Amino acid sequence: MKKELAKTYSPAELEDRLYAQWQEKGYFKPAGDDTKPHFSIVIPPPNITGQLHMGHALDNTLQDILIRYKRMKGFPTLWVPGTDHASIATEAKIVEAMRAEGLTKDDIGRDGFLERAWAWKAKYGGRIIEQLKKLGSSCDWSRERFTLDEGCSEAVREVFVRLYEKGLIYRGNRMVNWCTTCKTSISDAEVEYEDQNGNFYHLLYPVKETGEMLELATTRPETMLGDTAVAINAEDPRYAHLHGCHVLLPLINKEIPIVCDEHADMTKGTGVVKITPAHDPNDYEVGQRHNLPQVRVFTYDGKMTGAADRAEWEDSVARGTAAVGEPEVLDCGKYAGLTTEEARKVILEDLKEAGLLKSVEPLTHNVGTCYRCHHVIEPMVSKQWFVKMEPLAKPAIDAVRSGDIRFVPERFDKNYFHWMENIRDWCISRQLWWGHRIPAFYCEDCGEMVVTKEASAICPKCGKPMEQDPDTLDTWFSSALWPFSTLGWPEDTEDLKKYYPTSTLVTGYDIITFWVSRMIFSGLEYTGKAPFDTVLIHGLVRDAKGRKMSKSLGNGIDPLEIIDTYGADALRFALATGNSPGNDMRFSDEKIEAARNFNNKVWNAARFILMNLDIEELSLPAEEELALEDKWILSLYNTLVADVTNNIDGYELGVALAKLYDFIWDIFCDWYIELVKPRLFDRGSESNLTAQKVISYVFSSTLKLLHPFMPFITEEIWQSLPHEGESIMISDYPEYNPALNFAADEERMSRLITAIRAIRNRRSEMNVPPSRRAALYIVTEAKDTFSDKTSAFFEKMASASTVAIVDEYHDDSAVQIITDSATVYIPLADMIDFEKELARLEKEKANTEGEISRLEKKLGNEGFIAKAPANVVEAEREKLRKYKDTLDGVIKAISKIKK
RNA sequence: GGAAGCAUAGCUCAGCUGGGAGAGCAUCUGCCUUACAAGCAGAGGGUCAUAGGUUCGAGCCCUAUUGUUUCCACCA
Repeated sequence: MKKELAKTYSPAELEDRLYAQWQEKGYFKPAGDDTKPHFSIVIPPPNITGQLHMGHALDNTLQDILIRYKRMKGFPTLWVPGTDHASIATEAKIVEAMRAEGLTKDDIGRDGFLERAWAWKAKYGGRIIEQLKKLGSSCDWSRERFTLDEGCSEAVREVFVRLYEKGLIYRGNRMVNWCTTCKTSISDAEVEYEDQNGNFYHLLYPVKETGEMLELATTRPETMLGDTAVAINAEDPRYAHLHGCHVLLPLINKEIPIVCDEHADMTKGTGVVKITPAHDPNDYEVGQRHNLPQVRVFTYDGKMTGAADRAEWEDSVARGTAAVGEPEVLDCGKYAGLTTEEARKVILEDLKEAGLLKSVEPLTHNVGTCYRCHHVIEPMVSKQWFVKMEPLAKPAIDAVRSGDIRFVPERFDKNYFHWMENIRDWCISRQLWWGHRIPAFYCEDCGEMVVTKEASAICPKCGKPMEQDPDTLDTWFSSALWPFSTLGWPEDTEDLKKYYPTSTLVTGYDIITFWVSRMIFSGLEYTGKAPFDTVLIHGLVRDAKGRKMSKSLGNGIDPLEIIDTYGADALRFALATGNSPGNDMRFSDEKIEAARNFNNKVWNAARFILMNLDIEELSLPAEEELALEDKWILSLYNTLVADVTNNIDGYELGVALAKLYDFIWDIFCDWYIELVKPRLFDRGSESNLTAQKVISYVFSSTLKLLHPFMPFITEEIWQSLPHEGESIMISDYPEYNPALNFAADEERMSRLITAIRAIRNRRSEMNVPPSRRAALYIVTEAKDTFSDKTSAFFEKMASASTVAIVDEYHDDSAVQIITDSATVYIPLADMIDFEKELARLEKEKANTEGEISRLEKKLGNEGFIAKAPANVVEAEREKLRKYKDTLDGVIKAISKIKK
């Protein structure tokens, strides 16, 4: 069992070995007491195209901490892993790869394309899973899922059909966000706005009835051919005479009406707005209000429409297959086939020539861009599928408001409410091939539509085979079902019964709207239950300068490189320590080095203990055998158990880890190990045995507390130490134990530590090297603290040659060190500068008097005595007592020197 | 335009429901003390953004201001 550990910690060798062991033993599968409530988490599924980045590393570290903690606590614990097909992102990558071969989607067709996509998934889908394993993630890999696997697809079809039958999914021509690069519609949530430089073009439209020129401004002159009205405000006195008049649309000389609409803002520009219902969301609304025709002038790949587009439209009108709300298509004539950008230039030239371009004014404005490709979004009227959101949003809002679901930190519920309360219908159809195909079928002959879970359909009217809708669903439509589709829904599986609803969802604030909110309303609608009770939100991992990590900046830090160099535990430590919910964090070399150093510290503590250990079993000595320092460390350890547990339960993982760090480094290593060294070196004695028992108990138990944060190093060490059971990860998590609470001994020990620190401090000030040992004379009333038993501490920790506890000490040339419980004399006459010594003592006296007067004032305040809690008042009194004791000592010291 | 976060040591950040500010790194001093120099011991360094208010008492609660970041909406 016992073995030599290397001098420095080298993670590379052991991490893969331990992970393989854990997996082989099946520790990642749920186990534990079935009568206890389960704890389950579904992973935010990473994209199959993705590589592990710092965001994943943070997200999964936090999840693994919670999972490992709960598992050790004995709850049946399940972490469901999986990946997301990420339709638009993956499809874009495949198209990109095909371009290198000179191929387009149309060249290889739908089936050929999907074949490639699945091959892509097979090649890259496993990569990120392997990377998650490197991090130490204790997911149950036997339950790994994929959003496009058969079960998840079944769930998608089930949901679609149910919602359709309930009237919550509909198909129609609506204004949508169209990405001309990805050639698909996207949802409102997928549009990102960014500032761009542009121009404000002031155009002149002649009024037919009066012949005057109506000035209006637009940022997008190329849409003008699709204008079907000009709007003014009914209240606007400047244009009162134009009510009911018309303008002649320049360049094509088409007559369009002047309408009165609230959308025209009198205070902005000239108060006149051109209305293009087919290409602007606001104009679309105006068009609906005034029953204006819609005229489409752009193709879906971002060009001006031409004769062929027009003919296609006319044909569909003639055949009667044009759906309600389908816009007319204009033949743009000389502009046809130009990109919208090119068309803008030409149209502006033509307007200028006609004297209808009054002025151009530069401005910056917010432009919607595609969140995937970052190209400008074109608002288009298009036939799409939508989810009616209002009825779904209501229960989702209630679930958070009532506390069934809690955001950590709470402030994110404001974002959530705002989004949910102002929600618009969700455009769910995408003109992509990689994804869940919409389960709707159309009859070519009669236009009949059937929505069914079946793979094919026969027209109920004419009995002919129907064509399935070519479009697929928004990726987030399947992600929304993730917490229950992964557990087997719509089947009523054992897993679903046991582990749904899940417990905590861990994710970044950047996808609350995309994902969290949609899981909430989906869970409520289809399972009748909130999909999780807590949403732990974390921030972004930024670079050392606080910038977002991005490919374009090239400032990304690769977590896998960090793992290779420093180990997964160091990475996890760096990410978890000091991290508080909802806040961004910076990642820097300093942080990872500090983490590495801590790993090494833990490692070396283990080495030391192992070198001095004979016992092979863990046990705790009886209380009467325990030395003062044993009781002290046990008591502090016990407090640590409570602190760490409480902080993890409160999702303050960063605080929990900081407490562990402080305890291990500053208390256990710097004090306890040093204090017990003499006993540990004294092999064979009773006291040695007790020390061995205590140090191994405390260390081994502390490793358990640390294990969720740093799984590898803790496992490796724990197995080298005396232990019960085969793995720390399935060992029992420590519990607070009232029997280990030794308050009085804690107090005694802290008095000794105060004295030792004071001595070190003085010696250091006087530049006395540690090699120069000196006799110590201690005058104290605390004889239960300063005694022959504790004298060794001063020899070991304070460079004492001999230690004597005396009633009085009269060598006036000794250094005096005064604490609230003792005065220590060190005869170091040759080292003392009495002038300096006196000055120092006077300063200390002044400081102490200052504190005393502050406390006396406070305690003399009737309001304080009357209103402050009793324990606070008592603590202040105790402080005052200590300062008074110190002051006595200082005054005596001064008078001695002055004598 | 609406909302939220942040502002604490030179840097990066903790500071839980109000009871006289902490850590890591950096700096300075001294140590090869046989677990660890990736270490040990010690030190310096803060009007807790500004101005008010509540309270016996404010880094923490309230109001306003400034700076900064983010989210949402809109800009014809």
